[in-house]
Amino acid sequence: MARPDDERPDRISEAEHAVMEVLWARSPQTAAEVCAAVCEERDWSLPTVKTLLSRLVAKQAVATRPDGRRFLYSPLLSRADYLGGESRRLVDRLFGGRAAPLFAHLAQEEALSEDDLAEIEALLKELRQ
Amino acid sequence: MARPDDERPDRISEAEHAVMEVLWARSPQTAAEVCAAVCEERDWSLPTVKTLLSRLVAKQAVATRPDGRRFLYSPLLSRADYLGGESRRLVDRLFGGRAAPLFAHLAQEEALSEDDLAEIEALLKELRQ
DNA sequence: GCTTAATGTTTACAGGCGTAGTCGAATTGC
DNA sequence: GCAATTCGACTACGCCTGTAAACATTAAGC
Repeated sequence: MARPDDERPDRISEAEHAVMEVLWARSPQTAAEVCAAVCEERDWSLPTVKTLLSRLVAKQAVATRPDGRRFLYSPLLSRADYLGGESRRLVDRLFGGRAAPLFAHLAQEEALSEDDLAEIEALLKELRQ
Repeated sequence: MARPDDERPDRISEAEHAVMEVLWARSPQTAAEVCAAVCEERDWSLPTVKTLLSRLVAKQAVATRPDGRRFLYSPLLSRADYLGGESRRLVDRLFGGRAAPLFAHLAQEEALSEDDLAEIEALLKELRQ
């Protein structure tokens, strides 16, 4: 029996996430393009970026399509899914799955801008009706 | 503000966090007590727990006080500081430091219970006045 | 047809993490 | 006093991650 696409979260590391961000911003891209884009923030060599891409492909977070002699990379995992998963992981692990305490902590740290408050208020109103 | 240099966050790993939780719940405790408590969730051997405690001491997240032949361990890092730091890290890394998108994601995932909403609403009201 | 430049694959290596065994000193029971 | 127990410290080891070099292959240019 095949274990088809069984439960395989296969965590994406922080460095890998940086690569995903540039693919989410635009895709598909070649390895060289990804490298150029990602190097605006982190100073990585091309081999490093290629390693990260390979690992992402192995984790099935990125798909490759051959384009002549090279590959074009595009994200398989959506940004929304990634963000959702990570957020939930944090909330589960640290706050027993409840978002309110998280919110309280952010508020306490003054990590909430006036805009944030307004936006959240608006979201709340929407959810409430 | 007498906090000149020596600002070294020194990330606490997930396994270490489990140990911190039992120390936050009650302290001080001996290594054996910590092990008993933590083993209700994760099935670790005593040496494993001791290693984690040592690493936490090295990271200055836990303090030791000798008690006869053994040590009593207590948290140095407060739970609030830890949660605050982790939350902020996530928000910074994934949502450009803005809490509203995080909130939106949690809402979308239906990770917000009715109680959460009520609590957050109350917090908002408090922050707003 | 060769050399070269581009590109993916393999291999490497240090540091952190999860997990745990062993060692040596201190303590307690007899 | 001496053996058994109890601790913390040291050591170990495999996996993952960050970072990158070396290698292989292939398309392109001369």
